[in-house]
Amino acid sequence: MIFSSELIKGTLKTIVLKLLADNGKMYGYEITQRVKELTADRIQLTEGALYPTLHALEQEGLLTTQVEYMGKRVRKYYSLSPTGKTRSQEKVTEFSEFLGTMRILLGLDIKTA
Amino acid sequence: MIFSSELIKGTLKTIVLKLLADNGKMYGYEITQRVKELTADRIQLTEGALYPTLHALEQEGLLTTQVEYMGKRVRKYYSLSPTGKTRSQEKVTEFSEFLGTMRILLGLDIKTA
DNA sequence: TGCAAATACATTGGTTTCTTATGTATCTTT
DNA sequence: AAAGATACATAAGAAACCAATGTATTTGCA
Repeated sequence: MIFSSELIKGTLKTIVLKLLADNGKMYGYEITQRVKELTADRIQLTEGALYPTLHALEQEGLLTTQVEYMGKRVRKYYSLSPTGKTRSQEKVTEFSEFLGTMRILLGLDIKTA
Repeated sequence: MIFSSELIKGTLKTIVLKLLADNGKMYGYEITQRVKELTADRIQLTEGALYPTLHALEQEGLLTTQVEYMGKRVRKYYSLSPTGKTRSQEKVTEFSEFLGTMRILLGLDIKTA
């Protein structure tokens, strides 16, 4: 089952920042594949959503880029700036608290699985 | 701390449907207050978001309405239709699974608090 | 008693964020 | 040689929400 896209709204930046915090540097396509893999295909990032988001995060000063060539094909690696590292933690914390609040609101049990 | 509005995006319908499932019938203003109360002020629904959503859910056939007068002031009560009851459960289940997925993705521990 | 705040509905204009579609190009597998 | 995967990017439009505004009644308090 793929999650309805409205649920994912607002979480994309958080996901990207967290993945970069864990992996040091990643390129766009890699991010889409990693998310697919980690979520068992339930979240599929589209390129039309991801690339503008990466550009926006770079504009905000949270990401730095580094271009590498694999043969003739270009790869644009993204890494967290110092500000980005801080923001990544803040975003994850905020989301975590949001989950707790939503659990209360929706009366969800905590499943240890 | 008030959650950044982008997080709440996509959850509004789920919240509304669940509250109505729990409480039978509620009116708009009551919903905003109940959410404020249940979330310790961390989620504050704006009227500009809530009313269009209620109207949309009604158009979708998930809600039925019933107008009552308190003195001269009107109150519009919303209740779940049979379809709405089913949808409410589906939405809550979907969100619950979404939480699990996000927990994996963001590496969040399960806190029993 | 008069005024502010709370209650209660609603709409409009604008922004953000995502989707769908399209475009370019290279590399791999069959 | 063609299809599919890899890899970037943008543009047009839709969806969902926010901020602001509007109307009107009721309550609390000074």
